[in-house]
Amino acid sequence: MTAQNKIVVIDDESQIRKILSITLGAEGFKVIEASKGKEGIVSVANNHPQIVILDLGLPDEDGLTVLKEIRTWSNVPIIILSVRNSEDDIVKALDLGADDYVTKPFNTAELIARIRANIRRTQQPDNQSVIVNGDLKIDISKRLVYKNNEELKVTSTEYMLFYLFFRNIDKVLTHNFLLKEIWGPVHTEDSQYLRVFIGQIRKKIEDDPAHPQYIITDSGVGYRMKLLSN
Amino acid sequence: MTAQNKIVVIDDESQIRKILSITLGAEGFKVIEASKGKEGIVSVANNHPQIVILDLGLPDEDGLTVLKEIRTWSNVPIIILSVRNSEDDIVKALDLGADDYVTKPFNTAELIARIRANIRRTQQPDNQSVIVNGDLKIDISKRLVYKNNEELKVTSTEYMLFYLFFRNIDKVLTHNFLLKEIWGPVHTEDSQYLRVFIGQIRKKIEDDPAHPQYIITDSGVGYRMKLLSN
DNA sequence: GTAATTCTTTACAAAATCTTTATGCCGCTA
DNA sequence: TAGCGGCATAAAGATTTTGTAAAGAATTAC
Repeated sequence: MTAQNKIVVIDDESQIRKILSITLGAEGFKVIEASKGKEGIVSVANNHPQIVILDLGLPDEDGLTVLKEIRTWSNVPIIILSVRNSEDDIVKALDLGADDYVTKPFNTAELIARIRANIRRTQQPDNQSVIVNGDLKIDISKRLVYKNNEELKVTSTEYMLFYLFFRNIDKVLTHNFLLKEIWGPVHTEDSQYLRVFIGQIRKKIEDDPAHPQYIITDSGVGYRMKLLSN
Repeated sequence: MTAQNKIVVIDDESQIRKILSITLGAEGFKVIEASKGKEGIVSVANNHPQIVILDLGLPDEDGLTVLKEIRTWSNVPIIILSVRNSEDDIVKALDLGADDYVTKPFNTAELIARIRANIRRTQQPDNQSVIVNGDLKIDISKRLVYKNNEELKVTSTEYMLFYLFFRNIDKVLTHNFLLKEIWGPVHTEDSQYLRVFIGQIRKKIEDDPAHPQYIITDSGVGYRMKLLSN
């Protein structure tokens, strides 16, 4: 029997665990609850869930520590729960390998959407050379980006950005991550370049660059490419 | 009914046949097993598989003999399975017409990747000797390039460039790749030659060399030949 | 051996790309 | 509502990359 639709929820607030159990249960997931960090780690190891929901504000142990430990032996998608105005912790968690985050108080529908998006993303083979998203397409073997099947003229920096976004659809990429990937480990202070280049690629792919559909800003955190149905 | 996604596996070890059956089966292939060389040959003849996986260490018959016999009447892609440290056999097999090889113990993911790569490769007609693109045409067997059906006078270096571009239409060829292909693995620092020769061939094929339609520059990356409708 | 062809190298101009600066916007908070 | 921080965008300046002509070197053909 395979581990199907299991979700491990690590949160000290029984209120939240209860809500998640009910809501996600109704969506067909089997929710396994853990109230403490250690307990959660063991549960993830034993149950091999499809996804983990981890509250950063655990009492007995820092949520980041839990995250780090799980990441030493598992690539299971992890969604962070965090209070608003703690962008710092969110960024740290994402840089440590968390896949996504939701701020409390959270909207249930959005959490479910995020869960599904992350399951979808991790189930996709990461070696395909053509990736389609809405009007957009990247052909990695040809190093070309298309909108409406028309080739876009992209510089190498812009291409690098597209590449990272297409390979991580629906995932937040932090400023740090993007800066490091593109400009190397040095330029990590200022994200000025990044803004300019994000503007640049939006101009090329968005119908209305001021209200982007593809490249979404997560203020204080980073950017993400949204999956649009084709 | 067409022979779709069929793979013939010729291997005396039932263990390996089993693993391949399960793994490749999960990837959507229909695996036909053969434990002996003769049996395998017959099976390839009867089933017209998309690809053959052949163990070189067969008991009743030398794997190389099986390979040779299949090659007398079929061009089906053949991937060799071979124990490590038998480079001699691998080279012989490749010279006899094998398409690729994987050493035992093998990584399943890699084998699958090789299978796909070989199927992809053989499905595209890359062996055609005449390739047309817009006003241009190359005849590889005659080593000639035409524009508007008129022969162009091309030097051997220029021809090499044309050859690479025609064989990779719409694909960006990096400076490095082109330099290595044409000048060997040594000259990798400077791409000065390349620029001169690109200018050279543009002068011969472009109506307006300053605004090229065929050979496009990807600044910082390389050049590519664009596909133009004929 | 000489001429013609092709390849390599140099030098400079032109174009493309990247970086920086400046300015304005938006949402939030005091 | 004024001020602040993070973000978007245009545009100027700096830098890198590319295009092209032309001269010298090497190779090939006769």
